[in-house]
Amino acid sequence: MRRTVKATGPLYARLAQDLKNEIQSGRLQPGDMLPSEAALCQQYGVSRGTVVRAFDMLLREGLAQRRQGVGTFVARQSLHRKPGYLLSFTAGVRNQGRQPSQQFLDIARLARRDVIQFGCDEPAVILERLRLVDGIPWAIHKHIVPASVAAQIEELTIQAGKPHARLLEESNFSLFEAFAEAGFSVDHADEILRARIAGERDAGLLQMAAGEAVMQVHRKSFDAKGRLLEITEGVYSGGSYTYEAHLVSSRGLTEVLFAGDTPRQT
Amino acid sequence: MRRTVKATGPLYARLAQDLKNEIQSGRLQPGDMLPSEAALCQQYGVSRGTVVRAFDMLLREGLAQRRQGVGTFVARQSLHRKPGYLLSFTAGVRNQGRQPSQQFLDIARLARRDVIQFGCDEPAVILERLRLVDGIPWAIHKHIVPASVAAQIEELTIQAGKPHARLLEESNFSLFEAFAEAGFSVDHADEILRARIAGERDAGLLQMAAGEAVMQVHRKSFDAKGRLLEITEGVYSGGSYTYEAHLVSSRGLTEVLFAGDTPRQT
DNA sequence: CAGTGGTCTAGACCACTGG
DNA sequence: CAGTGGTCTAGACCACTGA
Repeated sequence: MRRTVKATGPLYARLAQDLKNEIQSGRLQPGDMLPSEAALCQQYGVSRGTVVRAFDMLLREGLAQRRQGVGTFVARQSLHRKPGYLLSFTAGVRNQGRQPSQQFLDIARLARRDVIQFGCDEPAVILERLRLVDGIPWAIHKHIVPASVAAQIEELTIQAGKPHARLLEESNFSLFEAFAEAGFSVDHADEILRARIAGERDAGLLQMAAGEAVMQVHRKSFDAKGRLLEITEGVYSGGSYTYEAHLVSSRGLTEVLFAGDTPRQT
Repeated sequence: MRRTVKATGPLYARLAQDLKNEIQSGRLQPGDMLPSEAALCQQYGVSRGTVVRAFDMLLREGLAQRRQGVGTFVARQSLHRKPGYLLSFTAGVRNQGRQPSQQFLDIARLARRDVIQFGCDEPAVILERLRLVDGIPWAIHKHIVPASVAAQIEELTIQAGKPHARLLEESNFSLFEAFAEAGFSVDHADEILRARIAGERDAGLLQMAAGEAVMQVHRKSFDAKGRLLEITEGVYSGGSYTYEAHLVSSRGLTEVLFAGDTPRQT
């Protein structure tokens, strides 16, 4: 009975992680058949239902495809398949083998009346950063974090009207990691994408001509109890950002889907 | 043992559909608790695993949220939750209580060399339509359908250089329905979104000013065997189209997501 | 505490695929 | 035909929540 490296979490998740490692390391190539359910049941000493749930995770991430009567295969084009981007710009960019950095633009407190329009019903902290990839301006990120949440994150505190020192120094402060360290975990999020014309400020920061198109991404993240954790507004130059989604029709009906977002070089 | 209207497909899908009907009809309001797993097991005479799978479908569509120790609840903001849009513009618009229509723009045969760049390795038929909502131009849809697939769909045949009559007459021809009738079923699709500036032709058709932003959606659909069924390119005015995604973190790890796309009035 | 969902098992029967 | 995935059952134990 083989056991896995990661000793935490549900069995199906560990099994899925093992398989993901096989794929992402290249030991399993696109088009290769994954071990059959029966084989994995034996190897891991688990029941078939557990293996099926693990495969379901891979399916929903677009890493695998199943064909009844044939087998489960590593999906083609398994590149750029890291979802959850806005929250972990840092990790996402690193995963593509490129170098993320950032420039601090602004941090401020906002009164309740200024954020209530966003669905945030308490005062909040707003943080604005320019995100760069390999030194090239890539996106402008505005994060609105409710005061009660921001209070738990040292970097988001404002002392005597001045931003926290680490925020200015660290070129790789990750809000996502800060959330995790403070014990906040994102349960679900809503995202809305729009195309619009770059304003002068956007264009200047992103080093593009005013009048070009940008993609605007608006995101609200919640924890398991439905408490708002943060609102992020991202602005990306239209040419350098694409949103890529992989849609899978559920076996039952026609709809259920999966999507991952990822910026790419054009 | 209560039975459901729809007598086809897996049990969990029928159960999920029943619950969806309860929600979409308004009999269950956002925030309401759904029946517990135990209750549904009894009502429908199914095992718990089946109920769990049905709930999973609702979760992935963003229609419900579960909280351990508490219950399963109808999600807030369960509006605009119809995914799979590009394929069924017609149905999607109707679901929002508005009136879809279309204007035929063009249909033509393309040689293999003209479509191979799109990943289609045989001659294809290209169909171009202007889609309208309540009579207002909404999108330009270009569909590239491989010849072997198009041959099975009467409306996509070209006789003596002329489009099929029904294509010109029917203001609600649905490519999605035609696929289904011809026995083609979409298994998965990839979608890429970009922001760009409207060209003159785009702007004219969509009745917007040249130089405004548009959202360009590129989509490739495949059947279960990985055969390319169609490529769709959609162009939407930036103001009137938004792409809305609902992301759900999987219970196991941090990533797995769900997304639905939906156009909205701005 | 009772009730909820989260996970897991060890079977079962079926539908589909390919040789 | 043997092997695959698709579905389903009838249990089990646990973790979490709220009263």
